Amino acid sequence: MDCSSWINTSLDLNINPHHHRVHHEEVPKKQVESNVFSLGLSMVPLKEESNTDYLEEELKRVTAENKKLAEMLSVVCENYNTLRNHLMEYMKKNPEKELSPSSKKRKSESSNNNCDPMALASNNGNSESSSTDEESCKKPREETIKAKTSRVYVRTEASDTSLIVKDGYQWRKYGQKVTRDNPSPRAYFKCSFAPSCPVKKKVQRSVEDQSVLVATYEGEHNHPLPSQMEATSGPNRCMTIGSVPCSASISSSAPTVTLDLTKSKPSNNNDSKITTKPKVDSPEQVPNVLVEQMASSLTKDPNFRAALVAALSGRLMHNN
DNA sequence: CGCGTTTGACCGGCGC
DNA sequence: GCGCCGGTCAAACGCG
Repeated sequence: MDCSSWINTSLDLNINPHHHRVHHEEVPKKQVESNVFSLGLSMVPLKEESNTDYLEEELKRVTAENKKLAEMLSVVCENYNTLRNHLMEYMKKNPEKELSPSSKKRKSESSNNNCDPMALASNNGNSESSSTDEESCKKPREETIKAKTSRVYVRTEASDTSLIVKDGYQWRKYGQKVTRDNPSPRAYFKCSFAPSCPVKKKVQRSVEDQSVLVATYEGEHNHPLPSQMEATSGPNRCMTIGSVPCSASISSSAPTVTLDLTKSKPSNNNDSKITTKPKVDSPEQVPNVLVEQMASSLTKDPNFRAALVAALSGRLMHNN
């Protein structure tokens, strides 16, 4: 009946994030069902004369729904981390890949390059390489991590030959090398605020996917993002978008971030051809950051809004 | 002319 | 100790 239609709508709103369901079939269904059930109950129309009262009630309900969504996202993230840890344990027990390099002469660069594209490929462009990836790859150098490093994957047009990763900071190129294990040249950058800011980054195309730039950041910026200081006026697509993952990534120990600069999400609000999908992957940060990002993306998503409006209007109509 | 990039030379670490 | 290799330096160059 009509009630079921509300419930269905609400259910879609709650558990419809397809991407996550694909990867997380272990999302606690009991919790979902209980949420749906409670939401369904809470949506029983009240007999009220004032629309404002009703809207307030509705607002409360939506707020509660958002809260539940956030909680569910946290659960999803926890499940994801658990799965990832299992995967890493499995890979440690079956280190086939690590034997593949012909000679392990050089320290860690080649092994890093082996690990990262794998993470890329297995996740279809989304960042999934984790701090544990980093740790396991850098295991040979068991020295304490000298500078905080992070890695950012940037998907660009394959025809784009420039090794430029727009992350909001200003960089000065000081060198370029062709490394042994990758025919693509590696570019070396220093923060333009050097020497006061010691941050460096290396940018090189992925061996396996030439359309992916791998930017390795070393150190922490000790100054605010330049784009935040000066670019508040113009909607600079690269700067404002790129600033998020960069600042988030460098502040953590060894996370990985992927920026997809080729796909433009149709539901996005601008016609920019550059769309970033930052995913910071640090065990400590994942829940908060991801939840925030997903929540914000949900609230910005026209589809989400449309579904919400449909649900609300439908309820209003049934109410009257 | 100043600033940033390019590029060959140089340095130091690591493996043999 | 030697050679390989990644990382850095600095002079040359180009551009606005």
